[in-house]
Amino acid sequence: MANLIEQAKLKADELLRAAYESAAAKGILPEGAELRGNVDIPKDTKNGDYAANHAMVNAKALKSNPRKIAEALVAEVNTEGTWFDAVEIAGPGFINFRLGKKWYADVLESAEAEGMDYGRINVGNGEKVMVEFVSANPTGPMTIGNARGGVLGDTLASVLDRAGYDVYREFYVNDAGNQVDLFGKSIEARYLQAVLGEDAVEFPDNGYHGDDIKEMAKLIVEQDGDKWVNADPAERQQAFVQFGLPRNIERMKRDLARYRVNFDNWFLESSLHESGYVKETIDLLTEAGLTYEKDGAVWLKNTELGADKDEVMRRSNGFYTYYAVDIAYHRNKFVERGFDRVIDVWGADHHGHAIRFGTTMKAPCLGLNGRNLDFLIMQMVRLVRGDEVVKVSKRTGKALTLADLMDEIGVDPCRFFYNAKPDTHLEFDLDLAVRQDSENPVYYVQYAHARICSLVAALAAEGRTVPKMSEIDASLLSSEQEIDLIKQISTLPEEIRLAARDYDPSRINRYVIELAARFHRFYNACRIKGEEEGVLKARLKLADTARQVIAICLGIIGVTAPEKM
RNA sequence: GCGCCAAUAGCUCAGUUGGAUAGAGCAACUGCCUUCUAAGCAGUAGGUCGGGGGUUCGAAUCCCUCUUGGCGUACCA
Repeated sequence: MANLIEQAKLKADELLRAAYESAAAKGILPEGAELRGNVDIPKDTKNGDYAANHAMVNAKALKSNPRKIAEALVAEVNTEGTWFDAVEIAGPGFINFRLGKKWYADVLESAEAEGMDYGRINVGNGEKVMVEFVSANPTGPMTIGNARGGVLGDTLASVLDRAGYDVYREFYVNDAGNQVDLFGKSIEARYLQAVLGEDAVEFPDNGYHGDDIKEMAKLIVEQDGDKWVNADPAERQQAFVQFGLPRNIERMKRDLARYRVNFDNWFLESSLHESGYVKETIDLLTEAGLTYEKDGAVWLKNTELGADKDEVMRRSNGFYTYYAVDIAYHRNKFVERGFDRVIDVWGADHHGHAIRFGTTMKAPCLGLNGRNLDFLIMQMVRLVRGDEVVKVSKRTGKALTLADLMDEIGVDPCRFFYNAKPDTHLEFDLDLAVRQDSENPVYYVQYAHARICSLVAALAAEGRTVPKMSEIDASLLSSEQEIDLIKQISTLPEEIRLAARDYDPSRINRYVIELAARFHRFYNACRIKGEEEGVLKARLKLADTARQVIAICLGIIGVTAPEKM
């Protein structure tokens, strides 16, 4: 649970405040000011491990120039008994703190004590948070369009879990409404074509053209023959939907499980209709005076709530819109199931909707009472194979499926590459992802892990095991490469905090790539086997700690940590 | 038209919410394996941070404006 970075920052700030009080008491600095400022980790830690800007920020309040203030403060700073062993002034007035040996030993100590729980922090306080993601239409197989959301949602959930939230993963199954009607009609058309001949019926305009629909019809023919030819169309369509949907849902579950995404719950949209919950929810809005009728439809006064346009809740044909159902669904998440926070992972094509919808959900009558509905909006993916753009079209049925993608490039690169910064467009190069060489960062990281495993195994063959902290002298780890590696290890808890705060799970990718890089540098510069006893033990301990942290990160991302490559 | 997201090295991207000389990886070039995995390491080169204003001790970062690209702006989901 220890976030040593955070503690060190607080300590530095505390030391400066104490120094100010002391300087003010002696009349060196004017009294009565509140010393403001931030302690940060500078890009280049050559000048110090933590940099404080207090002297510059308070220049006006203390009526002096930054360097003079810094000098006055530093003269009063007492680092005795802290992790710091030096405090210096640099540049325009930065006050730099340098970490000492105790810090490095404490970092390794805490990684050992916490084991695979290292990097677990408690900013979440057990808050109940639902991450809803993928939620693809069950009218066909999972496509690569769902690949990014699957990874981002799952990894974000893992990050939040590590940050101390009580996390719940949910898939919303749109098993009702227009898309499903169309699904039934599409199967129906394929069925009739299969039994009566290609030209017997016309395929619906917006129908699903995919081969999976034809296969579904074929299965029905095999099972029922021509029994449905003269049936009532509505009944027939309904029967085909009931035949097709569960099969598709099972298939999605299989594909997602292979993708290492497992949900706590698959929530059926139909349950909201059957229980009358949609109607009840829209009635609440009506009772609050937030709806009106126009052209035979029921509208939500969303502009009154602050949105840029009103929305249809119930169409003139009597059916509720997806928007209305979504309101009911989200009310259910908060009011019925008690989540404190809900994060929906949506594609950029839903951005406008997310903004309007967020506004709607603030309506007091829906009972959220200020609880958080957040959106993680991810930008589009451009899939390329070298120079060639891979076209994705669901309508024509030529979409590349998630299963195809996993077959082609494997799950590890898939998860690693799709876990990119959510708010930027992603260019995904299939040629690169499938390459097993140094151009591919997945292997770079996995290789570091495998390298350490084989090193540990080689030493085990000589009868050596990884020592405990109590058996080593951590002060022997003093080269630049060793220190840099420990510093990177020390920032995992901080990285988790930031990834959770920003809903940016891709930070873990960058973190672990840097960790692997620092390990490789260490490995090249510092031999272990055959070194003097004390050094060997200390370095072996450091290498194994790096292995442990790489494994933790890969676990969060959902990528395997191989012992051999 | 209006709204949202973006624009940083030849390519793909970071940049810790305003800090020190803007960083990686790949591609290019030069070195390093009879010693723990060379899927690695060390080094060289590469920049008007889309353009222009502004804010201040200090701007890739904040504000205004323009340009370019993506996505919205359905009685589809």
